[in-house]
Amino acid sequence: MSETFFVTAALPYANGPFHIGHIMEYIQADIWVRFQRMQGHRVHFVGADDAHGAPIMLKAEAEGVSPRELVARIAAGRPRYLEGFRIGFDHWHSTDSPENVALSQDVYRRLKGAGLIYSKPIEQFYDPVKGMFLADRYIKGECPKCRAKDQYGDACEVCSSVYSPTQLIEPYSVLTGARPVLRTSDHFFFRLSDPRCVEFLHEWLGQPGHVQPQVANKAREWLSGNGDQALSDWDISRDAPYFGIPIPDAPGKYFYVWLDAPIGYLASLKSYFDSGKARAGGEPRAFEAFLTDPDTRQIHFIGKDIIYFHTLFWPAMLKFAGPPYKVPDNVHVHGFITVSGEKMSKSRGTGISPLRYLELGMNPEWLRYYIAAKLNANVEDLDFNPDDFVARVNSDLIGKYVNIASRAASFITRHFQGAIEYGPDLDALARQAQQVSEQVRASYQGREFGRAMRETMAFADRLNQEFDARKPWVLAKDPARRGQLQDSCARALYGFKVLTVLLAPVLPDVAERVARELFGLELPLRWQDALEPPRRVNPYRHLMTRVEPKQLDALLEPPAEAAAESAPAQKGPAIGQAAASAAQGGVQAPAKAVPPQAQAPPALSIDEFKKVDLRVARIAAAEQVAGADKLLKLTLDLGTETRTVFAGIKSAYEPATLVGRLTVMVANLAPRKMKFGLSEGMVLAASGEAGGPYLLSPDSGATPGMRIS
RNA sequence: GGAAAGGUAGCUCAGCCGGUUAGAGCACGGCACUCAUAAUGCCGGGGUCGAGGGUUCGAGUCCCUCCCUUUCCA
Repeated sequence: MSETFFVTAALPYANGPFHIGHIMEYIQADIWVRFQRMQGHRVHFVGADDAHGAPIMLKAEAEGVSPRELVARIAAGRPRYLEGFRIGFDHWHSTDSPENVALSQDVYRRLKGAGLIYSKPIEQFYDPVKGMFLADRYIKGECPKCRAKDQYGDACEVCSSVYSPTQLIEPYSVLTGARPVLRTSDHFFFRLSDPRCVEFLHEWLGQPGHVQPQVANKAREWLSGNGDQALSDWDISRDAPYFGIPIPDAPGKYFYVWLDAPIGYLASLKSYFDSGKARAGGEPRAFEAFLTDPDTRQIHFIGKDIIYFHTLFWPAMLKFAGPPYKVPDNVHVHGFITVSGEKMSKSRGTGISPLRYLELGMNPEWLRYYIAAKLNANVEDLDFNPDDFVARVNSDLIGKYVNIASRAASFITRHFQGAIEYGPDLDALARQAQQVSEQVRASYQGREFGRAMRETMAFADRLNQEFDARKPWVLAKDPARRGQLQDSCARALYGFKVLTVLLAPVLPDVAERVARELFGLELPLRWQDALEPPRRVNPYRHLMTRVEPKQLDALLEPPAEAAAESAPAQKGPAIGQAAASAAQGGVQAPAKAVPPQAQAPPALSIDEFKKVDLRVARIAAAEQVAGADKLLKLTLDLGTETRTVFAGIKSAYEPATLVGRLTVMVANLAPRKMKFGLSEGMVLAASGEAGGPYLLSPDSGATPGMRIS
């Protein structure tokens, strides 16, 4: 029977363009949505820009535009990505919209009515020059524990200790450099610790299917914390100046962006309904009627970094705001995307640029397939590996899938004018198709896309095997075996049609072309169409080209100016944050993508090489060097001793990201006195035209002090 | 520091509630084939399943300890 879904993906923070993490999430959600539609379910899939908050306000100010202008500019760039990657949102809206103002204020009033809102004065740092209160990230100073300089107001990136900004030594405002002063202001709080909330959340989390088990565990941990881990109430207000939604009856107070951001899901849905788009799409009801229907299933796709907001605040807010608001039926959490196993370094840009991918003319369905092939229902990170990408796409999609149509259709066209006729034992194949189709359906349903792709490709393997065994190219030479020839090709094409349906959620364009051009079918393909054997085939036209490794090289080449531009784009604490950190994946190109252009140095003997004492070292500490523009000061642990080394890698590495990792050092390099101190060795790093430096790392298993030979 | 997830062939990953000689794809070697934008098929080499203990008739699969990776701690 047909079901009705309301599906969202996390709202991207509107201070910058989409990155690969956003795209990955949207592809996951989009595949799932397309799959559900093929099952005959009705799905409303909406998104929106997360537009409010201090980071956007300040970025706009820095650019000399209004926040709305900034957000509008970013929003204008969205369609290119969404269309480019075939992400079929039904509607795209903004949290900076009348709908969101109305809904946010309504939710607030209802929560207040339920006794879950209170206010109390809090003391906070205030920038007297700028005239505004400072969030933790806008305050820096010395870490009270390890005295590292220039640490943010919430935690030290060097020693990982957590503290409050008031504990910083020599605090200063990041905005103006001024010394902040303490000021008191009334803030509004959502009483998350209220027994009603806690009880409800325990119950909600306990019902299977709402969230993945690991996510429920995490949420329960927060819910049941004790001591300083205890569940605290949620500060939902910010003082003017703030780009956000005014709190009713509280002049000068605005909702914290994280309050109105998820409500933006509903604002987008409302706008979608009010604009008539939903009606045009066959949904006769109005927004409220739709939402209050107990059979409407509300489903959110998010990244693992915003679990807290979506499994505690959000359900609780909705629950106690009451109808027409409904508690989410599912929150599906995914991991991050890394590139070649490297997580993103914020100082280095955002890994693979989705825009560049499109600009290079790379096929969006390659990426959709690759991501699908590596996704499962767990909260696990997914690695984008360039070599793997090329191999996977070329071998699976071209070599296996598309190839079946290519090799079978030509015979049918040449010898039978496109007519497909089957021999007597079609039933066995049909049963096989039925079986595979059911398996794959279950995998999609459970968001085990990787499994779905494996099962699909296993079927493609079988089709290729059978085709080989029947040797149609031999049959074609014998007029007496025309029937066998036609049957063999017919079976392959039937199988190809099955494959096409199974892949349709992932490859919408190819599926459409196969249906329309190759088989001359009515659109759109539905799941049950898989089992209907095709009767005609048009002359084959190539469906998909291979990935050129060169394209990957170009994609991964560090875009100098782009990195420079995106580096300072510190994200706000908004929904899009999810995907913001999901941006994982440095711009590091694989070693082989960097042609060793340097002239080859003269040969040296093994004995000469042995003079160099290379050792595995652990970076015990890394810090900025005051006054040096290229150097970082590293403390290296060699197991038996520690060394201080000044390394010229400041341009590429944030000190905090280095601490703890293993690298390689020259241990017997003569110590060198430098302006900043004595350097007792050097670390090894690669660099070339494609950028750098890239620090070397040993494989796991190596321990500090090991000799490298 | 606390917690979570993970560590299986060169690479990317499957391995459900413990059960016969640990799998796939890619890569690699050999062979076959030539219909297909060199695609496809067959055969093969390759893993002490992070390490060490333990439970068990039997453990990649359960328990403990340790190491490593990643992440979260609003």
